[in-house]
Amino acid sequence: MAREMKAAGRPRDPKTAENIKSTTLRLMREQGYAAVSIASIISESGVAKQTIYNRWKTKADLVLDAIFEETERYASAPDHDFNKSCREQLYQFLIEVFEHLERDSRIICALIASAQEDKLFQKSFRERFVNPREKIVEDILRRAHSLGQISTERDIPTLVAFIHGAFWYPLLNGIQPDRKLAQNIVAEIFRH
Amino acid sequence: MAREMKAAGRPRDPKTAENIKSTTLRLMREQGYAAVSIASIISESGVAKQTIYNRWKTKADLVLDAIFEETERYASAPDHDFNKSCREQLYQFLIEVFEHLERDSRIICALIASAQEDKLFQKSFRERFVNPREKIVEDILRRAHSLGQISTERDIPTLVAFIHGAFWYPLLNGIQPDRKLAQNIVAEIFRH
DNA sequence: TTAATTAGTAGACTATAGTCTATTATATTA
DNA sequence: TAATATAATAGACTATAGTCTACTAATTAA
Repeated sequence: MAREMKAAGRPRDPKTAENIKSTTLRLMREQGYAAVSIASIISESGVAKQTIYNRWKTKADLVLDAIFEETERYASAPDHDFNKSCREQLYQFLIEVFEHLERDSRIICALIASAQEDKLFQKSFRERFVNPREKIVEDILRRAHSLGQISTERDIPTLVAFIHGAFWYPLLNGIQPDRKLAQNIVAEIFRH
Repeated sequence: MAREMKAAGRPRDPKTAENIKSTTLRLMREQGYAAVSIASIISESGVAKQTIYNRWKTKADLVLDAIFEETERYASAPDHDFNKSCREQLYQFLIEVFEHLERDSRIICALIASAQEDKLFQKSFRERFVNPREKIVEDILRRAHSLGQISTERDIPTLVAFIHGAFWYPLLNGIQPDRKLAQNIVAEIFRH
C-alpha cells in the first residue's frame, strides 16, 4: 500500500535541515573540514546539537549530505553527443571533475579520510559519490568498446580503476589534477 | 666539521623509543589505528605522555615511524635480474606490495587519512612512504623504455600514477588488491 | 662541586566529536 | 480534550588528542 501515512508526532521542519546543510557547506568552503567544529555549525545555524545528531550519524555524514546536491550534478552522464568521440567524452568528463575538485578537493579528501575509520560511512560514500562516477566512465568505455574506439581485448574494470586512481592518487598526495593530466589519461587509454 | 659533539643534558634512552614504537606497532596490528589510544600506548609501554610528544608530533607521526622499519623493506628495489623481463619485475613488485598491504592496509589507510588533515605529516608520509615506491616503479618503466619493452611514446609519470592509483583507489574504497589486479595492471601497461 | 641543559614523569588542562537526559513544542489519533 | 509520539532545545557528560607546567634524573662544562 502506497498510503501517504503521516507519521504521528511533531513533524520535522524542512527549513531546519536546509539551514544546517547550507551553513555547514558555507563554513566548510570558507575554512575547510577540520577547522569547522560541530560547535561552530551549531552557533552559526542556531540549532541544538541533538538536532544535528538526530539526522546525521557523524560530522562526515552531515558534510557528505551538505555537498551531495552539488556534487551529484558533476556526476551526471554527459550527453550522448554522437558527434563527439568517446575520447572527447572522457576528456570532457575529466575536465568537469577536475574543475569541481578545484573548489571542493579539501572537503572530498577529508571525506575519503573519514571513510577510512568508519566502514558504514565508507559504504555510504561509495554509493553516493564513488559508484556514480565509476559508472559514467564505465559507460563511456563500453561504448568505446562497441564502437571500436578501443580494443575489445582491454579489461574495462582495470581501465576504470586506472582512470579514477590516476587522479585520486595525486589528489590524496596534495597535488591538484590539471588539464595536462586529463590529456595524458585519455592519450594513454585511447592510444592505438 | 663532522665533530662528534655530545649534546649537553641527559641523553635519550634508546630503549625508550624502541619500547614506544614496538608497543605501538603491536597494538596497532592487534586493534587498528582508531581503536588504539595514546593513553593505551602509555599504559602498555609504561612511559609518560610527554615522552611520546617529545619525540613525535602526532599519533600519526608515531605510527608512521613505528611501521617504517618494516615498510621500507618492501620498498627496496628488486634485484636487477636480467633474466627477468621488466614486466615480470613490475608484477613481482606489485605482488610484494599487495602481500604487505594484506597485513597493514588498515594502518596505511589510516595514515593516508591523517595526511589529509595535516600537511606537514602529508609531506613526511610522501617522502618516507610514497616517493620510494614511486621511484621503484619509475625505474622499472625507464628500463623497459630503454630495452624497448614498452613504446618510447608513452608518458612514464602518467603510467606511474596509473599503477599506484590502480591499487590505492580500491584500497581506499575498502577493497584489497589481489593477484588478479596485479595481472591486469601489468597486462595493460605492457600490452603491445 | 655547581650551573646549565636535556630526558623523563606526573597530572592538570583544553578542544572537540559524540552520547545522554530532561524539558518544551507540535503534530496525530482516540 | 486527552494521550501519545516525535522534533527541537539546553546542557551535562564521556572519550581522546594534544598542550602546559612543575618536578626529578642524568649528563656536560666550568
